[in-house]
Amino acid sequence: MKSGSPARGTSRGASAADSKLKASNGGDTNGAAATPLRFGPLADYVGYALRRAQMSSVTGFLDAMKEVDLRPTQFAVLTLINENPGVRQNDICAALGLQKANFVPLLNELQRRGLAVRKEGVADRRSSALHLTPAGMTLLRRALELHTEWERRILARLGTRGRDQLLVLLNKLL
Amino acid sequence: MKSGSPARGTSRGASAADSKLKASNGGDTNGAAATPLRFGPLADYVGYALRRAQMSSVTGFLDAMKEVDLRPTQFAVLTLINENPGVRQNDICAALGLQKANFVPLLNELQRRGLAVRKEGVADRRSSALHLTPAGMTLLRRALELHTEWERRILARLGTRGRDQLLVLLNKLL
DNA sequence: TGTCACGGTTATATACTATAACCATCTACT
DNA sequence: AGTAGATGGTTATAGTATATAACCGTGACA
Repeated sequence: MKSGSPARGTSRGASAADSKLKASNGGDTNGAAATPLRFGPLADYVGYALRRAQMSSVTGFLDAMKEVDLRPTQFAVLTLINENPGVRQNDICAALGLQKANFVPLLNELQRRGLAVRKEGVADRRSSALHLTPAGMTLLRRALELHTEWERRILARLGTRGRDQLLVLLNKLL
Repeated sequence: MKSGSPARGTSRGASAADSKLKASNGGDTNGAAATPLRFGPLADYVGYALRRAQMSSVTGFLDAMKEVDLRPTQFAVLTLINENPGVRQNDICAALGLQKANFVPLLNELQRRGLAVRKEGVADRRSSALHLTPAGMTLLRRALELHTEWERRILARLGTRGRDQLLVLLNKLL
């Protein structure tokens, strides 16, 4: 439906770049269908593993959240607005690493759906104070339930300890 | 220059969704600039951590590889072709989770740069057998050097053990 | 021989990200 | 007070990545 799951290499326990640059495969890999490919060093690259994990994560998220129809960024924005009522757009952008220009249509959509609103900034009339509408709060509450359910499935794969380790390791990459 | 690094939450050691849905911030967060935001449960979400780590990884990759001017996908494709000379386009697509339609311009670009070529399939005249050109091999060799250097920097942050743990954990998410 | 599956291509739509220019407002300094 | 520069938000635009459907030539097989 969403994405053909990428096959992954044999991921030996080896440490770093070992099979430097030799083809090391018999003749031309041709003829039979469904050829299993040699991944070479690719199988042990952190960047590549991250990429696949993130793709899988996004499709899992979209699948889990299809009832509320929220994309990852939208969900994050709603969460941040809820946690920081009256927050300015720029702060949300800085927090999530978004471009302020790209935030405009994103928030427009949330506003169109009646989930969030821009109110006039009181101290600074340039800035808009962001708030969730009651509908937005209700939807976010449901989204949090769905998200918790999804993370429970992740936890089943990683274990609580594995998940905490993963978070620590990922944060070291920033 | 590349991307404003997204600030990250306080990431308490707590386990799962705890601070459910209460604003819990004094009044409106307005007035002072550079407001540090409450991230709420977002700080502990695997998907969110993955997203940021992957963004950071991509910019790091592009920075490390700018001498050879290869994007992550291009690098992966060159590696796979090198490891499996004569491979078919569809197999590369399946291996990397790409859409075959999107692979066409990607390979066109590699061919335009003289790094890879489509040769006629011998057994099946529909399929094209992909090969690296000598120039492609030379560039890939240099790219592997640069990539190894980059992964060395990653290793400095994670430690060998941490890196191996990370790979195992990420693979559990697929 | 005719039907169907498959490899590759084209065309197209959507989403995400990035940059530059612009307006209104605020701040700071003279 | 008044001006210069910084800031919040918007618009316009471009490039990249991803997804779908339709199509053509070829191969497999009844």
